Amino acid sequence: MAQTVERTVSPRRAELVAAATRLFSERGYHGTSMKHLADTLGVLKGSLYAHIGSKEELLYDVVAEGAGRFLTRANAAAALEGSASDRLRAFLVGHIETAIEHLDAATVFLNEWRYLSDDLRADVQDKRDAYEGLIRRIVTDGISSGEFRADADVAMTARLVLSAGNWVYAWYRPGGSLSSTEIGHRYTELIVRGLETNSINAEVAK
Amino acid sequence: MAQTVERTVSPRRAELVAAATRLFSERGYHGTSMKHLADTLGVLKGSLYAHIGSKEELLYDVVAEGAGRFLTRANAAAALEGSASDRLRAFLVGHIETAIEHLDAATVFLNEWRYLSDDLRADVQDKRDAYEGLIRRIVTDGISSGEFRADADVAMTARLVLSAGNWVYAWYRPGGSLSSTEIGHRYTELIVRGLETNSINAEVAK
DNA sequence: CCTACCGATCGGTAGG
DNA sequence: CCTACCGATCGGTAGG
Repeated sequence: MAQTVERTVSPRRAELVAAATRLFSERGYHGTSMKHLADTLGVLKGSLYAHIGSKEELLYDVVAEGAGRFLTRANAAAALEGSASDRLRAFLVGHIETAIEHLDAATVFLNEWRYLSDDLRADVQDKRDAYEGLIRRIVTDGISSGEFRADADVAMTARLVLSAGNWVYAWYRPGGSLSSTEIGHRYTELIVRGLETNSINAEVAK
Repeated sequence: MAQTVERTVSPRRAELVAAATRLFSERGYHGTSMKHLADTLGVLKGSLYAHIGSKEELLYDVVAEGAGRFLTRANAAAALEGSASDRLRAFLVGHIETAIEHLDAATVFLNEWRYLSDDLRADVQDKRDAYEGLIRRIVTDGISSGEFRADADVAMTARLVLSAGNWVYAWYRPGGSLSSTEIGHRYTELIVRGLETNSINAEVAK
C-alpha cells in the first residue's frame, strides 16, 4: 500500500499501439499482419499476445485514442467564451492541429474504425455523434445570436466544417508551407465569410 | 469480318467488377478474399482467373471506373458557359450526384486506391491531379473576373470544395431527406456566400 | 519473450 | 467453370 500501483498501461503495450498506429495508417488494418507488427518491435508474433488479447483490441486502442484527442480539443473549443465564429474557428483549428500532429492516428480513426465489430464500433459512433453535436451547437448558437444568417442550414454547415477537417489527412503532407493553425484559419474564413465580392464583410474584416 | 468484333468486356467480367465494387466498399480491398467474391457469383475462386489476371487488376478496374465518372462530370462542368459560381456549383453538384449514385464505387475510389502498386497508383494520382486542376481553374477564373474576392486562396478554396464532395460518402445514407442535387446546392451556397449576416449578398440572393 | 504448433485461409495455377 | 493442388501466411495458443 505504500507503493503507487502500476495503473499505467505497460510501456511495451504503448509501443505496440504506437507501431500499430503507424502500420494501420500505411497499410490498413486488414493489410497489416501480426507478424508485421512483431517485426517492427523485433519480437516474434506470438509474443505480442502477452500484451494484448487480439488484433482487434489493438485497432480499438488506436481508434479510441484518436477519438479522445479530437473530443478533448473540441470540448475546449465549445466551452470558450466568445462569439460563435470564434468558437467555430477554435473548433476547426483544434481539429486540424490534432489531425496533423497525429496524422497516423487520425488516418486510422477516420478510415479503419468501420472494421471494428458491432459493440466497439457503436462505442466509436457515439463519440462521433457527440463530436458532431458540438459543432452543430456552435452553429445554432451563432444563428440565435444573429451572428450567422437566420436561414443557415445547421446540419450542412456542421458537415462542411467536419468535411474540411476530416479530409486534411488525405492531402496534407509534412513540410508544406502552411501551418496547421493557418490551414484552420483559412478554412474558417472561407466558411464564415464566403467567396463572393460585393460583401461588406470584405470591408469589415481587418 | 462481317460480324462485329466483341470489343466490350465480357458480361461475366463486368459482373465480377460489380461484385468487387460492392465488397471492396464494405470490407475493404484487403478485407475481401477471392473466395468471397467467388461465393457472391456462385463459382469457385479459381474460376475467377478466367476473367482477370489478379486481384489487384480488379481493384484497378473499380478505381479507374470511379475516377472516370468523376472526371467526365467535372469536365462538363468546367466547360460550361456562365459565371464562375455557376461552374463551381455544377462541379460540386456533379461530384456529389456521382458520389451518391455510385456510392460503392466512390468509396473504393477514395479509400482503396492507395493499395494499388506504384505504377497503377501513379496513373490514378494523375487523374486526381487533373481533377483538382479543374476546380482550381474555376476559382482562378472567378477571381480574374472579379466575381470572387481578389484575396481568395485558390488552393484552399479548391480543397474545401473537394473536401465537401469527398466526405459525402462518409455520412450520406440512402433515404435521407435531401437529394444529391440539393446537397450540392447547399454546399455551394455556403462556400460562395458564407455564413455571416451583414452581407449584402443576403439581399441580392433570390 | 521464445519454441513449437494449431486449423484455416490466402492468392493463384495447371490441366481439363 | 471445375478438380485438385501449390507454398505461404493468417490470427492465435500452450507451455515454458
